Amino acid sequence: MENMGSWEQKNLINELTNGRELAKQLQIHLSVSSSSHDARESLVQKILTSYEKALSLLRCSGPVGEPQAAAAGGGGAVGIGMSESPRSLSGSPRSEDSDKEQEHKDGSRKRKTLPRWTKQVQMSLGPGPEGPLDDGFSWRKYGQKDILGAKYPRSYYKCTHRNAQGCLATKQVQRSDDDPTIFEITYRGRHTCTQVSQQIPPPAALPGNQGLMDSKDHQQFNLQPQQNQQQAQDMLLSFQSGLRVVTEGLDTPSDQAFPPFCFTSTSNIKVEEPGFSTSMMDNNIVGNFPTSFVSPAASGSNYFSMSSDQMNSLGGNQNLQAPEANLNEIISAAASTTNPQFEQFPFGSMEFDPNFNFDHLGFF
DNA sequence: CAGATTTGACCCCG
DNA sequence: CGGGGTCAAATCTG
Repeated sequence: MENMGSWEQKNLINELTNGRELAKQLQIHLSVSSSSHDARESLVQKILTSYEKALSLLRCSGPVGEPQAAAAGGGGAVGIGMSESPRSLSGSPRSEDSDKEQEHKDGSRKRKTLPRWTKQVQMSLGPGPEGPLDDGFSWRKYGQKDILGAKYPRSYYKCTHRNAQGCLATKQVQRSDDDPTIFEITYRGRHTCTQVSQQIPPPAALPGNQGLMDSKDHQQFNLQPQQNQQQAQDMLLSFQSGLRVVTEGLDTPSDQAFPPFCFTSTSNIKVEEPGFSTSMMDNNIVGNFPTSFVSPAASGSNYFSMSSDQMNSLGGNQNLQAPEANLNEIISAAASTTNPQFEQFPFGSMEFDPNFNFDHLGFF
């Protein structure tokens, strides 16, 4: 994308370079029998982190699928936070305040337009009933509701930085009535808060091991890695256990990419979008997706070695139902964290710059 | 005391 | 009209 900031580009390159270096290190480690498992794992995680960051950069740099922001026109491409009205600062406390600024449109409410995706997490045990639901972001609970037909109430969370930075991300946590150990977490909106990548550009690629996640204090540089470490772990976790992620109700117009897909090959993906029939997704998108849609993310995702064949083997060609049913076993292990990777930039939609074709980087 | 949670009421939308 | 989502005052907690 042309509106990618220069430092972002640098950043991206740094990350990719970093990842490559790390991969090399890993390669060495693999060839050395004395290499410890921990060291290898550490490297893997760093690699994942690196690529995750790169992907994030790619996604966030484009006119991301943020309908409001995009619709807002030339105003502040990135500064979504600015457009958020603090609500209740002045004026009527309720109704037509917070929304209208972004809506500038009648019927369409944020409620409808915000993209959302759902994942189901099972925690067979765990310290607390919901303690494990930490996904790396700081959420603040703002409501709880009894849902008709559901045994358990639904909890509503919003990003802690909502006021400070106008981060619109929210999530709902609903415990399954069938299996109380299963939590269905619906995410909405993306995080625009700083814990993503809008930080000061990292100094440089640090090919070496950056201290084994000891100092978590310096958010500048550690926040992201820290975040990603979790992600990496989580990704690994989801690989093993088949975390199930259901994406639905993307608000992005059809000309947008389907970013959430990028990552979700770890599990079942279901996208439901108004105007986009589910069956269509099941029958077509899923089938084509690995080759056409996944553009940057999947083709470049190291952690998704899952090929289209595999995707298809999951039943992608026919429909998603069958595999979904089969894979119904979600995380059985203690899922201390859920897949935060999507929160980062779930909706990156950007054309993939050929120059950035990951395939040419020859990683792995 | 600041920030998080609880909780009842309000509002949107189907 | 009612269900679901959100707000915000009250309350709790570290």
